[in-house]
Amino acid sequence: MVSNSEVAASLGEVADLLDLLGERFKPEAYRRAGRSIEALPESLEAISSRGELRSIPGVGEAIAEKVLELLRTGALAYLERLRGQIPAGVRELMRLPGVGPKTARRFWTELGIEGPAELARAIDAGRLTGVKGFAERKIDLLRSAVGTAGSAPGSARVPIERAWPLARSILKALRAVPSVHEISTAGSLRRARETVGDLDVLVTADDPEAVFDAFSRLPEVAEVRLRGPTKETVVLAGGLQVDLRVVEPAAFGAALQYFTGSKDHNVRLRSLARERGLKVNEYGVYRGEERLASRTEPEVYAALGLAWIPPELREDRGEIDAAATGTLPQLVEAPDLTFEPHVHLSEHPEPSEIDRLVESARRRRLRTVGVVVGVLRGTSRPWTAPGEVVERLRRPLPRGPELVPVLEVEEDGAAREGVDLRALGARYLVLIPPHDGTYPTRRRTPSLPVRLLAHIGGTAESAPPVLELARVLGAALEIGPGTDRFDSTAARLARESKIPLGIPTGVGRDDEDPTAEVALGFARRAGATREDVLNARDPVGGPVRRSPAGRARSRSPVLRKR
DNA sequence: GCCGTTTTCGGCCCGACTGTTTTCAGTCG
Repeated sequence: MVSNSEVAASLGEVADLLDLLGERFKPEAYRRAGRSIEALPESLEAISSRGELRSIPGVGEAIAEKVLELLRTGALAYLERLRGQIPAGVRELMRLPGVGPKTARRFWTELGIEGPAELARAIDAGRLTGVKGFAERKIDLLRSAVGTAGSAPGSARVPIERAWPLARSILKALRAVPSVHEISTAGSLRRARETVGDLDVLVTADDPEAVFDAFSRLPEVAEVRLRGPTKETVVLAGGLQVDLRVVEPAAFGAALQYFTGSKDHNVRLRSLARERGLKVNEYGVYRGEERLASRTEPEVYAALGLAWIPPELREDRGEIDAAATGTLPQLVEAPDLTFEPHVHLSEHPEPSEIDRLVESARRRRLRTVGVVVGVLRGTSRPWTAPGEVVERLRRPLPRGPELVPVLEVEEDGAAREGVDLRALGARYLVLIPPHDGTYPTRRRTPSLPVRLLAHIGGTAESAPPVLELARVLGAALEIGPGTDRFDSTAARLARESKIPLGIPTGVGRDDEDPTAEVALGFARRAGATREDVLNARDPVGGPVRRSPAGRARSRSPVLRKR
């Protein structure tokens, strides 16, 4: 089976090769189709089997045929033909910073250079000296670009949960610069994409030079790439690129809109503007010379006749039409999350740990917290909270939150002997399902409702069976940063199947931990409203929905022991 | 190659920055 990513990669390669051949608009068309396919919430196979490939934005007749060919045969004759015309190394030349299709093509056709290694040799041999367009400075830049090829900074995207703490630390440091007024991240981090290619930071400031100086001196900064009057680009020690822009206060909203993207969203927005005789750029919305809006993002969208669009939805997936017709979803927000379904204690908790948890929950204005009092895993020894901790949990608190004992069960852990589950007083289960979703048919479950599936390390392939399991059990699906972009994709699939989402609230976690923000971002990216979220519901007080499977197995021998 | 409230042709975002240039091309985001 050919994955969406593989198809997207093939289309991207076609785009690069067409670029090298000097094609004008085709490369962008292939790239756009590739980006759309990369962002799809379901497999191309499924879409193709319904005959709906053409419904994917940027996929027309020609590309649909090529996608079909890739799905059927795993190969693409058109791509093979292009590969035959252009040596593979020439495409690698294009990857070097400062080298685009034009320069790569010149190396190849004028100098016979067919790859980065050959370019390095050509530079050493002085073959570039005297060639038009290559002065000493440019040759120096190429030399260092070739030297770092393969580990080129900014080339690999990093998971958002790794980028978050870096962004937070940079924002904190820049806020401390006296001349800085407003500050925000932009780009894919603000859109809560699963991975980010670089960090974008926007500030308004009286003294841009002072901001750039402070930025350059941050301990995380390994290298200053470029610095102009309004923009500085650095590379962090880990290789992540950060762009800092200083904008005038009057244009902060326009700049924030512009640099948040996505590219496809902005392109769509600008063509809409043109239809209305307007122009949009990072300085504002214009009619002729007159600036109509620029101060805030809502003003910018309003000037185009649109409701403000949450950043997480800005991917050109229909959000602009929805904003025009007032049908954007009211996305779930942090204050909606009043129920934490699933928080762990340390391995040997003292009763005082409960006090800290309560304090943390109060700060977050949580009404209910599910506290794990027992962990039953198939592979390791069961863990249960000490009796005094369980006692402490049961003591009602004068002013919230309500603490609810919860059992976490992994795979066949529920069948383990020797644990007095009744003594723990758990009210519901958090289930860590096997990736094939076979749990309810093969395993026995205690007579407790499963409220949450905490899916760990899942993949796109494991999403459908786990979602089906959630549906059968009437459970919510926990989302958050994870491997293989499963969680953001699964969030969208879950929402489409009316399966509620469980969002970690961050209670009991380190303040630096990005899990809560990332998970909320994923849920919003999936278009989730508060109705779609377990955390915003009446948690356990009301009647708990019980699945047919759960009822059938309610008389579990595990619970009847003792 | 895609797309459509200028729809089957003729457009295709737009500005900053850099290097190599006397006015612009290429790259980047």
